This record gives sequence, structure tokens and C-alpha cells, in this order.
Amino acid sequence: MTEPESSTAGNFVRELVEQDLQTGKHGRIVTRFPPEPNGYLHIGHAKSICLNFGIAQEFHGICHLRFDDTNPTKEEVEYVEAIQADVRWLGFDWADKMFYASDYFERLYQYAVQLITQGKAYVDSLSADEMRTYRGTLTEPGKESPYRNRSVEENLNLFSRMKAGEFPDGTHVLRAKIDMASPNINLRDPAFYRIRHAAHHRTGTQWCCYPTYDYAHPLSDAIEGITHSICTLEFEDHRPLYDWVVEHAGAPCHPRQIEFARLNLTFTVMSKRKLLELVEKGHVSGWDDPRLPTLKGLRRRGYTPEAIRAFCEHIGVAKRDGVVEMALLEHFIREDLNRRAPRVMAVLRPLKVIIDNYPEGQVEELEAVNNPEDPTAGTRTVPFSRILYIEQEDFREVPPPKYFRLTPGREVRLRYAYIVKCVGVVKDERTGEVVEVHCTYDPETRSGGPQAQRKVKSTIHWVSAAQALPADVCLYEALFVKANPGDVPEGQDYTANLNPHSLERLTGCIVEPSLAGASPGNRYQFERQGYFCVDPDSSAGRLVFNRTVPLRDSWAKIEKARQDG
RNA sequence: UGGGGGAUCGUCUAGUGGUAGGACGUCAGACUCUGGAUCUGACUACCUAGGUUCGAAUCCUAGUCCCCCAGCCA
Repeated sequence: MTEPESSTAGNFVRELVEQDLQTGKHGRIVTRFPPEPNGYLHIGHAKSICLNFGIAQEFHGICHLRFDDTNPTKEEVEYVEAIQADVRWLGFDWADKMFYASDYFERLYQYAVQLITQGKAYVDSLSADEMRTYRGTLTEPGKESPYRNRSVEENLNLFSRMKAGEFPDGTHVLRAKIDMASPNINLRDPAFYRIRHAAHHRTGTQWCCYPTYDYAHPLSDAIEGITHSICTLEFEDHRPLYDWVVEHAGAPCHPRQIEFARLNLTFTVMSKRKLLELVEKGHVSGWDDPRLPTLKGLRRRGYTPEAIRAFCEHIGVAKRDGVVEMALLEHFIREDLNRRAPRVMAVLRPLKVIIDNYPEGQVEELEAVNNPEDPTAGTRTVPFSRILYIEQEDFREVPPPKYFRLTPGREVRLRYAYIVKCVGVVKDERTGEVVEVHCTYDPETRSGGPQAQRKVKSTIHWVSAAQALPADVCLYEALFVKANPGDVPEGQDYTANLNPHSLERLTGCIVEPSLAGASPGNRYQFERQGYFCVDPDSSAGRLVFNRTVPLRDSWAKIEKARQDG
């Protein structure tokens, strides 16, 4: 019972946490998920959320939700609310532990005053450009600012006037006095406060100078008593600065920063900048476009929180950066939905079928299993009659090798109904396209009937014409044509790899009548096709489905192999 | 040519001096009223070169390659 039975039970972060517990360094662990409210959460954040909340859960600790809102020019309440909704939807609970870095502005300011008093921070009046010059380069040390040795009194005076709003943006900045010659650039007197005459989404116009991440983050962690501050790899060389701030400011405790590799996924982009660009330039319909890896997008696509959590658990946590295949994410949503999604019949590209020997006007209600994986899901009834629709791709006048579906002279089973035989076709005179298929049925072969056991090469789905419901269906493919969207010719950017076929909206689809009451968010398996969910834009008059993920399709592979030669 | 990290099947990930394992994927087969699911089998890896050791993915030495850092972003 105490052994974690998961195949990916351990990771190095858990190990470190466990050690700190065993050595008695901490009695209870406290982690935090610290998003900046300047965008929507994506599946990369989900990895971090699962890690932070997961570790807290596992070791009976707690995980805080903290908004890292130190830059008023980029942050908005809209994001704050969306982020909370997304974390909750993913299945995590922060109880009453929701905080904002902006809650600590006053205390942060006092810590800064203290640093100035101790000669560990100073007000610099170099311009941003000058400061960059003074910083030096990767290989050359920086130079000390001429303002570096201002007196404590002058620094205190200037800093309080920065707070009072006496100076315009960019004229002064509070800097730590560390070491301009440090080989670690983060230690070359980093900026802690910058002047920004901008309204903050929570503190309004109360402040006109704001702390930077490097200053606010370690102290916010310490104020909250965070024991393990888990972040991504790019902050690894900020750790000495993190530790410097905590030590020199005299913070109440010293959280341990641990870095792990962020998630990358094939065939998509994860950076906030690129996601924002896709939305703003209209390459997608919005932050909840089902083609995006945002949590809002995945939710609309039909992904379940359970599948995303299982995915995050199985990809593991390590320090080497890599790219996880989209196929793995798809595996987890299939696995989840296979267990829980009710099956239903839907025809995406209809082809009319007439059963010549079936009595006109007759309708039979046939019993269909809702979910073969779940006996408790029960059964439903589907109407069968003389005129039906089948999938266009389930009929071929000239079948390729290994094609098992309907073809002239051949029999197939109509799922839950009868075995039918194709006896003729009607073609469009001008185009030669098959517009109607004529069949005969064998009354003995009805499911459960005397000849029901007769073997045929395949079973296809269908929908009875008279009772069919119309629907729109959005078929999604990867947003990019290349596993690595950044792989582009010289002079182009990742948008050159946008997949022109990432969305195909089908409007003439028909679905079985049991779907009449389907409401947004409901998920189904359209038999033999894939998992679909009802889009929020769907209405009783116009059902709209999104394809979450297609079923694995071995026939498609055979066809592809044949085409590739 | 500074500093910080990292290299294990195609992909992700275990391993902490003692038979390199799992998952996805791929291929083949069985089964099937979903060409789904399920089941079987196969596939493929320790960055390189030395060294220590009875024994090295693991320890040592020297290389190679990849990622991150020069915001008053986070």
C-alpha cells in the first residue's frame, strides 16, 4: 500500500522532497504553482500543476496557487479567472491558499528598504541602454555604474520618491549590489524595482514602481513558507540569485528551488508568445480553439482532465529537455474515452442506400449496446428502415486489395441490424459518381436472429434516413505539418509550417436520433470513426461536434502503405 | 573563447557498481457484429575514447554534441 505502484513512480523531484522529509528538514511540505496572469494555461502548465499539486498530495502537504503579478502592463483579471477555472477543471484544489505576489507589495518594499539600509541595494539612474552596456557580455565582465556608491541616505530618499511617483518611467531602478564581474550574468547587480506608472489589476494606481520576478519570487515563496519551489530549467542559473535574495533580505525561511525540464510536444507550439500570435493573427479562432494545446482548447476538443493527468504522470519529470510525441497524448485520451464514451452511429459523408426488398414504410427499433467496455452502460434502440445512409468510404465500386467493405455483389453486416448485399448502383449521369447504392437484406441475419452468426468480412455503421438528425462535424488534424514547427527554411518562421488542413468542417453529417438531447461537452464514440464531443456552439436545432481524436485505423495504414508504394 | 545544465530504444522514462526495464510507437499474428478494444510475439538504446574494477549506464580522466543566460519579461 505504501509502495507507489505506478510505472513511473519516482522522479528526482519527489526524491529530493522525500529526503528533506526523512532528514527532518521539513515536517510538512509546501509547494506552489505560480502562473503569471498574462495568458491562458496550456498543457505544459498542466505538467507543472500535476507535479506541484501531486507532490503536495502525495506527501500530505499543501500546494498554493499564487499569481505572479508583478508586471501590471501585461496582466489582467480575465487571465486570473481563467487560470483558476483551468486548475480546478484539471482536478486540483488549493483550499484557501490562493495568493498574489501583489499581496506582498508592501512587505517587499520594506525588505527592499532594509537591503538599501544594509548597503546591499542601490538606486541606479542609468538608462536601460546604458545599463546593458555596463552589464558586459557573456565573456567580458561588466562595469560598475557610476551611481553604485550613492549613500544609504540618498538611496533611501530616491527609492521613496520612486514609490511616491516623482520620477517618470525608466529614469531610475533599484538594483542589488552584488558583483558586476560575476561570470553569472544574473548576479551583475540585477534590477529589483522598476518604475511603471501603470494601473495594476489588483492594486490599481497605488504603486508606480513594481518588483521584478527575481526579487519578488523568492520572497513570495519565503513569505508563504514554501519548502520546495519547483520551476523550469531556464531558471537554473537564477538560483544563486534566488538564494542571495532570501539570505540577504532576511526572509523567514529558505525555500529550495528545484528545476525540471518543461514539456514540449510534437506538432504544436507551447510558448506563450507563439500561442498569442496564433490567436491574434487569426490562425486559430481563439484561445479555446480545439487545435491549440491550451487547456481551454483541449477541453473544447473533448479531452478529459483524467486523460491529461494520466499523460502528465506518465511523461515523467527529469532535467533533460526533449519532445514528447503527440501520439502519447492521443493514447491517453483514447484509453480514457474507450472506457467511458457511449457509442453511437453517425455518418459523416453520407451515401444513400436503399434496401430493395425491405418493406416500404416499415421501421424496426433495433437494440444497440452503448458501450461494449462497460456493461453497466446498458443499451439503446436505433431505428432501421428501407432507406439509410452509410459512409461514402464504406462503399467502393472497384475495391482495392484488402478492402473488406461494401462493394458490388458483396455482403457486409449493418451494425446491430442485417447482413445486406450490394445489388446495384445509381450514378450521376454527368459525373459518374455513385449517388445511390441498392442492396437486398437477409431477414434471417438480424442481430440475435437465426442466421446472425453468419460471418461476413466487415460490419459498417449506418443511420436510418427518416429519423436522422443533421449535424456539423469539425475534423481536426495537427496544427502544424512538421513535428518541429520551428524547422523552417532560412528567413521563414514557424507559421510557414501551419497545416492548411488542420480544420475541416463537414456540414452535411447525419447522426442517429438518440443524440437529440446531446448537450455541450458530452462525449461520444462515433463507431468506427473516433471520439467526438458536442461543441459549446451546438444547439438543439444544429448539433455541432468536434472530433477529439480518431480511432486507431489499421485500414488507413494499409492504404497509406499502398500509396507510398 | 564566460557561466549554468543535459546526453539510455524512433519518442518519453527507469536504473544510484551485479541479467539495461516500462510506456508510447512500429511490424507480425490471434480474436472481434467497431479494420476499435483486447491478447500474443518481434523491434530497437547506455554520446565517444581511455582508465579503475572480478564486474561500469552508474566511479575517474579527456573529448564531442545539445539546451539555457547579456529584459527595467517571467
